Amino acid sequence: MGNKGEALRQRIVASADQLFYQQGYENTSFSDIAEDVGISRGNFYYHFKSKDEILNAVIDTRLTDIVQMLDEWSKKYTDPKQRIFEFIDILTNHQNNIKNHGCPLGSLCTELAKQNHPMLRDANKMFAVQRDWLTVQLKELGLGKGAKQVAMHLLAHSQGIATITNAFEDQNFLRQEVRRLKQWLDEQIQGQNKSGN
Amino acid sequence: MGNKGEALRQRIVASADQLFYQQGYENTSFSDIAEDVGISRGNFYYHFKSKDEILNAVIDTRLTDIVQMLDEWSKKYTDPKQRIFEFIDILTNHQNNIKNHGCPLGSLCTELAKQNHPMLRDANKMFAVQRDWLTVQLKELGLGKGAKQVAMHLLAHSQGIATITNAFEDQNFLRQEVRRLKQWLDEQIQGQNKSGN
DNA sequence: CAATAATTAGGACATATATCCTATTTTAAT
DNA sequence: ATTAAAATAGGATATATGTCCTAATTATTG
Repeated sequence: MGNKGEALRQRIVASADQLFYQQGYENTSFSDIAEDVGISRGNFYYHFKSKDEILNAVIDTRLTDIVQMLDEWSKKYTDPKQRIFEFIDILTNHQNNIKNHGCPLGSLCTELAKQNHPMLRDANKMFAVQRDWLTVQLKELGLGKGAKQVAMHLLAHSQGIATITNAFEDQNFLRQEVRRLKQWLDEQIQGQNKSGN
Repeated sequence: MGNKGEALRQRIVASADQLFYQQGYENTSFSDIAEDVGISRGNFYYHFKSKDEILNAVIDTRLTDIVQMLDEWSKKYTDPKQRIFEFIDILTNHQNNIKNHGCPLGSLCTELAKQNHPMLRDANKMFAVQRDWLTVQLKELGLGKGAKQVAMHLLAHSQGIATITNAFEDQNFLRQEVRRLKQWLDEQIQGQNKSGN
């Protein structure tokens, strides 16, 4: 099995990943990716026989990357709250990209949903693993039954921040809302035994 | 000036509006719209000389519709809180469409941003008028300086709800979060004089 | 009714793009 | 080193699409 081919394959996926994020999936052509990688279309086609195939590979990589990132945080930080704050800080750390291209996960799902693309159900797994990880953290913080709902709210709020930041091209709003989100989370943790949830 | 032409023009815009929402802007062709209206491409081109022109017309209509909707609520309800609840209920009232196609405003802005389309700045006015209207309502409720921030949060949260509902194709989540959003707004109004904002 | 303007239809054209195919070059295996 | 497999390049093809053009039809106006 070609070792060289595998390396190129990964370069192609990385390129496609970037371009899909910056320009959108449909709006990115085989030629775009091939040119970005510096290979011919024919060679590209040797590695990926269809556009769905490269999309599938991109989603897989993103999913793997997300899981790895979450795992690292689980190891690196003992405090679940700190872990969640790390999650929220993704927004701040990528504010410039978000301003220009929105959220990579959200904007991809939005596009796939619009085209009724069957791979939406693979793409939204990227959200699902985050939701599940957040739920675990929140349960450790004492939120019982409500943990999953709060996790979903965290996802939704993050998405909203990304969409509006992107629409208004306004990073200030992002920072403002991140502050609000952290504050909200604090309250959520503080009041966790108010209603015995 | 042709009266007949104006009527057809409006039918075209209405069709484009729908199709842009359901399939996305780039993914909708002249032929798609012409076919949907029941006219020839040539005739279509007589009314709209470019794709940007029809996009512009769609954004204009949406903007007009939004302003009209907000004006009506301002007249129909005297209680600003009820007005805002009406705004939030858009989500519930369109839950099936949102599940399938997301938010018409948000998904359009996301697409335009991704293509670096200059008309993004026109499209986000659809959000801006909502933000301003919400700000007015919130000020009437006693939120002073914080009104605009709360208005923006309302927009962002709504967007997040739409994006996640769409990504997971899950209307239950929408209803859940709408409840949460209304509750949050209540608290916001209740505690409006806590910090004297 | 005549003539001018508005409207409509449908074809022409250039371009872009996903996909396929074949020839050539590079790498790996015996 | 020779041979088989892997990798790469670049052209061919079919299709879609935005845009343009011209001829025909309909509506309007004097």
